[in-house]
Amino acid sequence: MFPRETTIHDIARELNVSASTVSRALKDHPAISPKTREVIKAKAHEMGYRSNALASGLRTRKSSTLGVIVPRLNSYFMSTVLAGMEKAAVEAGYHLIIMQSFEMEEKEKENIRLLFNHRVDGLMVSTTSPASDPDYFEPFFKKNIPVIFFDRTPNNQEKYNCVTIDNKRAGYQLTRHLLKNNRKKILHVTGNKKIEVYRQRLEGYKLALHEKNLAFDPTLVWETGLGVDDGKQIAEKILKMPALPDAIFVANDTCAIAIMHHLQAQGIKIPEKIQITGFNNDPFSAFAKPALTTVNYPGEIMGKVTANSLIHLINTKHVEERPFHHILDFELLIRESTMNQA
Amino acid sequence: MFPRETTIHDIARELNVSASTVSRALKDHPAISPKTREVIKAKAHEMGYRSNALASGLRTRKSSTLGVIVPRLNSYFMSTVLAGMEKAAVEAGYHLIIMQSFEMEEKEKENIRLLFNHRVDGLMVSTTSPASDPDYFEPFFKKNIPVIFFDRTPNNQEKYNCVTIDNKRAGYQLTRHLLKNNRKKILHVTGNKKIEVYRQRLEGYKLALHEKNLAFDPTLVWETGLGVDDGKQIAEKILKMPALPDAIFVANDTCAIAIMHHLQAQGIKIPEKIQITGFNNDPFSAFAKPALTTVNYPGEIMGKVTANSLIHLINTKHVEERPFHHILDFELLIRESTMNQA
DNA sequence: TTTAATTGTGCAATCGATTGCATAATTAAA
DNA sequence: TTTAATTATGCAATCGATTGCACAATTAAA
Repeated sequence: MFPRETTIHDIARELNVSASTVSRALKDHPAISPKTREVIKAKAHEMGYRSNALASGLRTRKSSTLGVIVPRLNSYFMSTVLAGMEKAAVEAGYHLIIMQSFEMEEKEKENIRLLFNHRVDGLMVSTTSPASDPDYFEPFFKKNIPVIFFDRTPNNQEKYNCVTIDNKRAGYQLTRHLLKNNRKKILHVTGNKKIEVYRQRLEGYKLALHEKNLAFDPTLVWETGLGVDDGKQIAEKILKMPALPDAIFVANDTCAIAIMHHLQAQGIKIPEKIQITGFNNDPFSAFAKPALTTVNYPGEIMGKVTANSLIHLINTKHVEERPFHHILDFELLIRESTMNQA
Repeated sequence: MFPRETTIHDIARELNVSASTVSRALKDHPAISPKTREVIKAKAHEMGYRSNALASGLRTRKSSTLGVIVPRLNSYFMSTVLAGMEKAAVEAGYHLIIMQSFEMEEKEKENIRLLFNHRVDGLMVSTTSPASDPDYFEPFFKKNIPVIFFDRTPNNQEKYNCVTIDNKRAGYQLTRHLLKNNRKKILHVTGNKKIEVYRQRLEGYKLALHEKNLAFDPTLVWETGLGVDDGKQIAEKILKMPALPDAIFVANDTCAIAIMHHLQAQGIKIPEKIQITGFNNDPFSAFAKPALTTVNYPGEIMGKVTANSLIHLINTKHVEERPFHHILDFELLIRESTMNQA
């Protein structure tokens, strides 16, 4: 019904050369004379030839494809990371197969399986697994297919290739900033504490308190989903506290803005009564009223660095002696939501 | 150095059966007896067998992969669409290869070429081409590989499979709403007018004016990049107008919020002096001060519908008689930014 | 017991590109 | 003119899974 695919054999037949010659000519193999090469390329173009990546991948054991697994696609931060990855990958001749784990370990396992079957040349994962040593990456390790964790890493970071920011330091700096503003009772609204990113931010929070000789109060650390809806509930819960906190360090902007919104709706003045910080520097946080203090989290760069590192690992066949850990710069953005009044 | 891959031949050898039997057993082919099937499956598992998608794809001419091309990955709306697509695709046994065109036709062409070579089973495109009939999709059409355009379609929508919302109607309703609020001079800030989405919204805007017997003033339609930075420039340009508009219909939320922010910074009261609407219902638009009137644009559903339609086309081999056009529901969200004061 | 029908397996070709090795063609050197 | 060196091309096996067809084995029917 539809015309059969043009293959190198068809081109070879037309020109009375062998398929090998065509194959070599098309990829500028030096053993083919420039004259032949041009003739073949012209013919290939004329016949509308398109190389078959499956066939070539099968033979060379390379798919030119990189696997990516993220908890969810639909967040501004994540899409920024992916944008950086895609760009870097394409520039190096690779494609991205992107999958979501929906924060479920089972899903992540299944994704790993599928990506392995698809013979991706490397893997980039923002893991959802709370395990310090998730075991289901073994097939990749055994076959020496490089794996890099970005943003969300396994607990045991020394054992894996990682690209992150220094979450502990960021959490420390944010908290210290609030303390300098003379805030005494800082609520920390965070995500699943088993996840390394959040654990580290919490560590930073504790460190800052400790430095000021303030006791750490575990009841001031609230674990949530960090979504918009969670924000509303948290605001309500805050309003029911016998004594309000005078500052809140929220582990992402989305939730911080939602909390702020609902507190304001109940007449709480921000930053006068309660100061608030977020985390991520989502595009809107600068336009919130008051503008939100946050940490600028370099998504695009993170994506780019991760992809480039992965491609580097793929190209250097030899096994690297030890895992690396790229720690990217972040930036504290102090804005109105944490400014002491004059 | 690394152990060779386990193949169906290895399993066959171990069990003294043929590779055909193994192949059939693993995919529950009815011709294989249940007993044999179980034995083979157990062995496969024991030997850590992973099927090779490249080999099977080569043979069956199916990659189980869908190509996606979007202008940019890093927008909240787009990542929502992709989330919906990914979910639907995985549920049906497909993977997504996602590429960005960066709003450049050349890039889009190149992406098409690459995805064709990768033998994707179908293609979903939010096109960047302003042509009414982009020609570089031909290879797909010729081979009867299904292509669906979502959100941004070619101008000539009747000729292609499309999934969109009714942008004209949405534009019409927003404008009519502003007119009902007794606004007379409505500025329309839009994207590239060659792009169908924006063209249609503009048509809706015109229609609403026409219905009220108001003359359409082309100098009140401003074409921009719709980014955060554009917002600032537009705000400045507005402030320099001899007579300010009393309403602004911006073609996306991001830019609308940026404009609003900068106008407010210059003391313009919103909505009293100027009413503003956006488009997209980005998560923060509800938290803007004042909350932003906008159109709820069902990204996740759009992604899901597009992917499911594509998979349907793939599965029904026969050529559909005519292209389809799914028009998804949208919803006008009237919020404070366009409320007349009591 | 023989024949027919049913069920389960295997053979071998196929998908399309790649590549080590052998050979043919050309050029340079003797 | 002969030999050696260089350059260009072809042969055929290979990557791993799939599948039409033939055939063997088993069961049912005559």
